[in-house]
Amino acid sequence: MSIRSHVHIAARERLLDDQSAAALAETFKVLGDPTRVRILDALARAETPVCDLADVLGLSQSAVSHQLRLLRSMRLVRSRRDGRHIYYVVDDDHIAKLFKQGLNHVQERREPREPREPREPREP
Amino acid sequence: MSIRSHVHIAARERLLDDQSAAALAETFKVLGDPTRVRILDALARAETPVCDLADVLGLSQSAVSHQLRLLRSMRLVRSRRDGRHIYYVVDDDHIAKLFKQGLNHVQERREPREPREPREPREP
DNA sequence: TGACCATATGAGCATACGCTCACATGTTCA
DNA sequence: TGAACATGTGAGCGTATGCTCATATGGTCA
Repeated sequence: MSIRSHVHIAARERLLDDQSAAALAETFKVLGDPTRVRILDALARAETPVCDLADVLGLSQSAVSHQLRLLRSMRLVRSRRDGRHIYYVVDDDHIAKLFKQGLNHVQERREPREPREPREPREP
Repeated sequence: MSIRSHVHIAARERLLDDQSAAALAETFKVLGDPTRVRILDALARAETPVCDLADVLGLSQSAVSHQLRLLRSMRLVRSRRDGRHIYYVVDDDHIAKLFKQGLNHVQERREPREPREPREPREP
């Protein structure tokens, strides 16, 4: 077997397999919605019942509940019943780290490294 | 001003503001698609022209180009022309970190901490 | 210049998604 | 037990999204 000096080829052989790419995308997708971001942020700070969550975030109870179901199915939050309330809390420290890393990214984004073109306005 | 011992209230006052939540979600949203994950993965390993990218990933040139436009507008990749080819490469080390952190998460996911219920099958 | 290659882009379509509405389920307490 | 509160859930709607197709743009080379 001869030595191959084609770095590009060697690098490409280690490309992410489809399954990993899908899993990774799925994980990020859950975090890719403002409502879920806010819910997770709140639940990372304090265990909170659904009604309070809806109240604090200014969302309908139904909307919150639907999102919590998603987050629960992904094992990102966990719930506990106390009387008629059900308390939710973040159940994944990796997510917290991703959160912080993401915030880091967003904040450093404010000061672009090289001034190329002004920020694009909201509506295209 | 009296000292307030309500930890929950104190914590809630530091909730993510809407703008930060939106920016954070937007960042994660870009990573929340298998095609973009694969593109970014490839471009994190080697500078690659569009045609090769499409070839390696088994995607149409158009699909790749559309996604690259998105990634470019978010400043996640940068391009450089060489002859008739345009080479793309990842232009954000934060993204690379998020990627690794995310992969970490996905991989540790394989072995659940507490056996609660078996993995849900793909189709519901 | 003109054929050809590489990339960008707009239109259109099928699907995914997040919300609301209406209602079901579950718990407390008089 | 029944009223009231707290949460879960299915249906449906409007919008966002990712792809394809057709075509425009830009570069190379004979």
